[in-house]
Amino acid sequence: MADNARQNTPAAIMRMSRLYAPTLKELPADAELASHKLALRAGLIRRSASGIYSFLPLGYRVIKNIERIVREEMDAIGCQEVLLPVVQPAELWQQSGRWDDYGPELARLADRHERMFCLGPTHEEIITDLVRGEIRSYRDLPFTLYQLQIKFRDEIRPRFGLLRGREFIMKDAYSFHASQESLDEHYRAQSEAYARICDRLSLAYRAVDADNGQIGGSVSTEFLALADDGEAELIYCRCGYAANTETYGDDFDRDNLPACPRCGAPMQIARGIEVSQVFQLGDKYSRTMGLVYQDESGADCYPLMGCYGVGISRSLAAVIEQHHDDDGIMWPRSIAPYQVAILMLSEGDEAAAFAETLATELAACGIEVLIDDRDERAGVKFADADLIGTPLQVIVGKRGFEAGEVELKLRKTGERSTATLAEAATTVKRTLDT
RNA sequence: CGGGGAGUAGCGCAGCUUGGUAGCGCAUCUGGUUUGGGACCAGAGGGUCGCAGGUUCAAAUCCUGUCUCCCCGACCA
Repeated sequence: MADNARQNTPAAIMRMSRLYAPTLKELPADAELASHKLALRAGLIRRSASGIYSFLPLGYRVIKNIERIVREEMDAIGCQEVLLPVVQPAELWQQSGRWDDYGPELARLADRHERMFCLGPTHEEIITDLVRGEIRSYRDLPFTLYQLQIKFRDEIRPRFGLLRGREFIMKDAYSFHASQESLDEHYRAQSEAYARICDRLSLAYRAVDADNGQIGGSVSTEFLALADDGEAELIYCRCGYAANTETYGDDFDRDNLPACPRCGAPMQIARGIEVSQVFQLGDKYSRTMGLVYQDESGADCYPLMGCYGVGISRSLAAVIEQHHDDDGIMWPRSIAPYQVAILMLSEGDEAAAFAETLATELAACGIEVLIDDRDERAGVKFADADLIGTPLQVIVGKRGFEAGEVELKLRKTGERSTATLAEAATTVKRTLDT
């Protein structure tokens, strides 16, 4: 599908000898969850303060790949990308009432003139302010704007690395409508896009009924990536019904779960990571902030709004939770930092020269190649390749070279195969396409 | 905010009870031997022991304060 677009233009080759990816042999003491440990060990991220992380080259490549998928899906349903400010004036938050409602999670600051601002935890106020200056007529509606942006929420207790940070990357989209039907239609389109995003990230997920919480509004659906260590708990049925147990409402007996409200079958419980959520906001923000348009009769009306968020950095962590083993990460090809790792097991001989040639040939086809040209023992290269988790490893050693072949290893299954030197490049390409 | 744990070399840790010249493994640097699953030998460099104050002839160690990080809880996406 669209991920093959990654192969259309020539890619640069990255050499492990020059890659800034400080891998850790020992387990970081501060980390508990697999995604946190591995993101640290594989050199994806480093902590700067509690809940605040830097992304290193490998981690940021994954982030950009997730963002690319999200952009493609947003653009495909007619959304337009913008970039809104991180630092937001207090007055807008006072207008919506959230300056007081949001509490200490809203990080506030004063500028040199002692004018108050906050670090955006979300952007309803900013977008509503932006739009109210521009739209006049029902003819201007509907439309949807989105951005990829860093959010800051001063969490009570940041934890689990990227899963609950204070600073995190999020895609947030805001839609504006003249009718409930129009909002419903776009809400559905967003939900479908979110399902496709989960699929393209190779996330096993469930869409569940959810609370609107701090954001406000009435209708909301969360997309939970299934994970035993997830913070959210869901109750679900094989018929497709699912709800966050927080919103399911009535207390229920965990040893004797209630019947599905939709089909009557027995339900089950699972845990998950909330990677994205869609909301119908109604006129909460347009009304409090005075966003109006004129309808066909010339009457002032409040647009109905929806907002739609994808936790980008959280999705990265969720993918690791679902795709790893004891040796490291097993990236799905759609977001892997590199698609192929060429393990050069010898130096300065024909085998090494062949590895270089193969890397060049693959890169020319647009395949992102990481070549391990370091002066390290084979074991170190195998271990790092497994840790970093490129989907395909090509092992080029003297042993195989003299027999006229290279070895291919799929990270996900551990499956190994060989290819002749002449067919190495085409075999790699074919393997990546399947 | 309540409860628990921890800050000693880049990373992971010991030392603290019973004060007396700062230690181990990994990593790094040099030389040599190795070379398909995190090599080996020899040598070297690297630390205001989180910070501040106190006790003492003497503090990583004892006392007080403070900052930071992690875990559990409440809360939240």
